[in-house]
Amino acid sequence: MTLTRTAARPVAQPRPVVIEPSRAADQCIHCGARQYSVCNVIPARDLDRLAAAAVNINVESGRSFIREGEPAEHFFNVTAGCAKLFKLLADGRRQITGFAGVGTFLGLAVSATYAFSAEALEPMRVCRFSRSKLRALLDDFPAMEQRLLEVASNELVAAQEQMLLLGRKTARERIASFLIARATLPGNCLASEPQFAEIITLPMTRADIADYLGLTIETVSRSLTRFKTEGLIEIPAAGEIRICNRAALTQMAAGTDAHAA
Amino acid sequence: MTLTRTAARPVAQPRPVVIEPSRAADQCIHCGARQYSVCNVIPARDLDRLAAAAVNINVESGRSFIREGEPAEHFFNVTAGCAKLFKLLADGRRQITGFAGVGTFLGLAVSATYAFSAEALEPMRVCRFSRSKLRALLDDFPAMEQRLLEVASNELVAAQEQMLLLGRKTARERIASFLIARATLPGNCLASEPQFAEIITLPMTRADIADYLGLTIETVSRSLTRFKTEGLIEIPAAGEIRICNRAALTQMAAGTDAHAA
DNA sequence: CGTTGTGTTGATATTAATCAACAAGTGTGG
DNA sequence: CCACACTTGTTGATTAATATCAACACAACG
Repeated sequence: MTLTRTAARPVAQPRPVVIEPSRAADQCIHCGARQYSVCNVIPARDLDRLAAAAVNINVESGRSFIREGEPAEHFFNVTAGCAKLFKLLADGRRQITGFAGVGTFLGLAVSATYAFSAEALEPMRVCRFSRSKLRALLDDFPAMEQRLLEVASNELVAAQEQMLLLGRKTARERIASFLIARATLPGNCLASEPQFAEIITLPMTRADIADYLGLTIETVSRSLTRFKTEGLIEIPAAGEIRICNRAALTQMAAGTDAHAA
Repeated sequence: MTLTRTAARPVAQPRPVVIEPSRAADQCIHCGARQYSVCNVIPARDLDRLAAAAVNINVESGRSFIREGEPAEHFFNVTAGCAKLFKLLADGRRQITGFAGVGTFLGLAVSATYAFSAEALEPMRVCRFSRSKLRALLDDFPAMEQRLLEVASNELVAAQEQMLLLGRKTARERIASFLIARATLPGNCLASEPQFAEIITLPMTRADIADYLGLTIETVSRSLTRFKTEGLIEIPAAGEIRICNRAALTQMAAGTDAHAA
């Protein structure tokens, strides 16, 4: 069978998740991710309620903690690290639908079963909520339900933007969009240090970028190389990219550039 | 400039929407769309509250009633007809992100401005809510907020499925997926009449299908022709397709088929 | 009855995928 | 410490799926 689309690649075997039930009542108070996450709608005096509902879990790099098609019993909140979210076709073709960084609430795209898989790109910490405990929490804190709706709305906006990218942008436009999106990601640029102002970190491999943008690793590599020769970017180290000409990349990402192809 | 991707096509000019403020207090009671929409969480005795918040509007075929980038002041609920939702690139390339049929709530993918445009495919009726009135309604009926979160979750699942389609499926797989999705749409098949059991109606043009699936009209047309010669479908009339071999199409849609290309 | 919009089909062009080779970095174990 | 396997990334040659360009059929419509 000659596949025209991206060939199947071996997928990391799902391994059991390491659970470390550190439910200290004050865990949420000192949580550095709170300011970025939906938890911030819960007033400080009620954080013990939140802490009681959450189980804090370590996830090793490369481990899956959500698997497409399995019963959706838990919701997660990322407190450290980053995960890739993806869907698979029967023959192994993969589409990464997003990356979940600190503060991301996971499980919105859920019916009875998970619609996607999640795998840690680096060592992670996540808070796990059972469906019933989250439901109870939402009933007690309507502001959190409202906040989740906001989050879901934002994700829908992002999903539609990604559909536009996947359906209608050229390879170069996709890479440019990806770089600009990463550069815009709060906290990704070390903006405090001017010399690093436009250096973005990429915790994912070329294969991940390819599967996120609907391309092959070769096309991703070639596009980045060409951006480099064109002076649009520099690659100071593996997993790092310096944006040298943000305006040009932004234009290209918007599909405004005539030499986009 | 030689565009590699789908060339720009003329876009229907936005024209003002026809407003017909039929706010009869009992409009919601007799609304045929209620059973399909988020409104169904509001108890019958409170329907006058709902009716007071909604303005019923007729939209002519071809008219836009939501425009990408404009301030998102209103939310809509489709009570009759169907709309296409889309995003545009600067040079006119278009991605249709979805079709909104009866019962669809529009405006979830919203920040301060609309993230997409909506244009009627056929004469429509929609209920329009101002942001403030919807907010008041949600505050009074928390079940509706909960219901909206469910709806948003389902849309996210659908969006991820569409990303998989756009990023990783072949042209034939995309068309097959589209046909099966349409056939699965509740109320689209005249299932009551056995001889029409597998006939689906398509209110959109080939151009719309192409822009929804990230293809060109020619590729859509050719794929359908080939399905026809392969006996998978029949085209009894314009805007109608009979599914002759649903199993084969379902397999192809899942990417399981070796001759997918 | 011409005009316009929609859809089909054919010929050709082009982007990005595929196939292939290799370099650099990482970890393992002898 | 080094041979070895393995992963990741880059680059080149070629192929193939789909876009583009073009012509035409047909229906709706003024």
